[in-house]
Amino acid sequence: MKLAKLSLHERIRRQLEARIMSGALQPGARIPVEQQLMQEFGCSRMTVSKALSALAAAGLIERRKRAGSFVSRPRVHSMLLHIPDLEAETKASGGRYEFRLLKRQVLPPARQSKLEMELADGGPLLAVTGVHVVNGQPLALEQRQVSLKAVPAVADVDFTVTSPGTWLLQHIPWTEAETRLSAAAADRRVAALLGVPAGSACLVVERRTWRRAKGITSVRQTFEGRSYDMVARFRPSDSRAR
Amino acid sequence: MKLAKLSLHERIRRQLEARIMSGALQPGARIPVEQQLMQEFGCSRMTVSKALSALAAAGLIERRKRAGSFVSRPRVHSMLLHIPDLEAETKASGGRYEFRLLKRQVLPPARQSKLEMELADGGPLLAVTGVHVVNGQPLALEQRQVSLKAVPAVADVDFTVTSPGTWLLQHIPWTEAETRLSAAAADRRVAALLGVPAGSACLVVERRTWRRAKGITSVRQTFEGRSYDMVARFRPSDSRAR
DNA sequence: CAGTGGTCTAGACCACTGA
DNA sequence: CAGTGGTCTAGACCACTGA
Repeated sequence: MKLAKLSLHERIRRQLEARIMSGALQPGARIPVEQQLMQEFGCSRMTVSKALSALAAAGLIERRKRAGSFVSRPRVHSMLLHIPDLEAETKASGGRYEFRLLKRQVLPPARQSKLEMELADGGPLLAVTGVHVVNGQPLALEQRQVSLKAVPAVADVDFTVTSPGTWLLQHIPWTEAETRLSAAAADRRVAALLGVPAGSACLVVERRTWRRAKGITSVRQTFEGRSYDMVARFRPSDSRAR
Repeated sequence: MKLAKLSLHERIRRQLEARIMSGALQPGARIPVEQQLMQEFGCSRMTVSKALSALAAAGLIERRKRAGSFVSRPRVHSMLLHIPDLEAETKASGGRYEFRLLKRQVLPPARQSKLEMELADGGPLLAVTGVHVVNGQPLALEQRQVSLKAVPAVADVDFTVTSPGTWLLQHIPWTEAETRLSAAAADRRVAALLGVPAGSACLVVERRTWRRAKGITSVRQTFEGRSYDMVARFRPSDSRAR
């Protein structure tokens, strides 16, 4: 490990983290108070405080006035989920990526769909349907709608060259996103497009993205169940790792 | 919003964040240098630095020596995924929760399974199978293995009272977890246990948890596709929210 | 009410790196 | 090589809250 070049607050942070990970400091245990740590590491209070703040921000400890700082009891209620950017990942690993464009239409939003009406915000929607093809194999069906009012520039993009997701990611800063994961059986059409038997279990990823309160895009991606896994890894220090 | 009681570094952070969100500061744009911000907010460099460090930790800006700080170009490659603790969530919302224990055995790991051999680490495994039942409805099938070498205390726990996941979460500090999401068709047995037609699309959550390098538990949870969604939300500032 | 953490200052020296 | 961020100090005042 890089030991020599680490800053002092980083070394203090790591040493406390190591004590917590090793079990020397059990959940609920009290962390030495700032004055003790100042003496132990021979540094100022600001430096100790920076290390403790980082641990608190990572959820490893909890700080309470008058009482002190304590090792958190772990609560695995959330994890960092890696959302695949199929195009970027395929190319990064040297594979062939292709977005097979099936349909592209400018439409008014469906009046009965609250989601579409919100997304459109009084303007038209660009509806794009296509298949993500990796190394010649269809991997996922994508059904996307983009608000032309929010993103007029999308009207001129050639989606046979770049997938809509990759283009949007690179051009439109988002501020909020919501992803929903579920499972669904492939209907006849989806099955044919993905080259799987009808009724196959598929992983469905639905994502909506906003910029401030304005909707940008809404997408539904359907993966054949066995062809793609989404993996989330978590280590306590990851929440701070850059 | 709470405006009066906010600390100065927090106000600086929020104001810069607001400029970024509003588009006044576009991705790639240069953030005023620390000296400018010191003048603008009439504060010391440490206070400005704290605000900028927080923005950098949240991924909103990138700091480069000599060059300055710049608004990041968004990369939505990971999101915080909320993993349900069915027991805690059900009880929190006033529902009835029950873990219907189907099987409980102490077994040696299967020699042909690398995963089981690693988890067992030379000791036996506790295998637990049960169904999460919420308000009388079966919601998920859980198939779990726990390393008795790593967690001897688990041998004495009554899993008709507490679900294994909830017990482990409260008693064994983990340091690393990996979650895999996929879709699979319900076989006859799973379908019967969940009360759905055979072949139904199910969302499968597989999670392995470690304490340091030692495996603690490995679990596979099968949800009927329409009965449970997993939702991940992301806002840039969330990575710092407590 | 005393001990704890939260914040802030005014300064300092340094490391990095692009003009 | 000068401008920028990274780190650190020694102190200060304050807010909170449990013994």
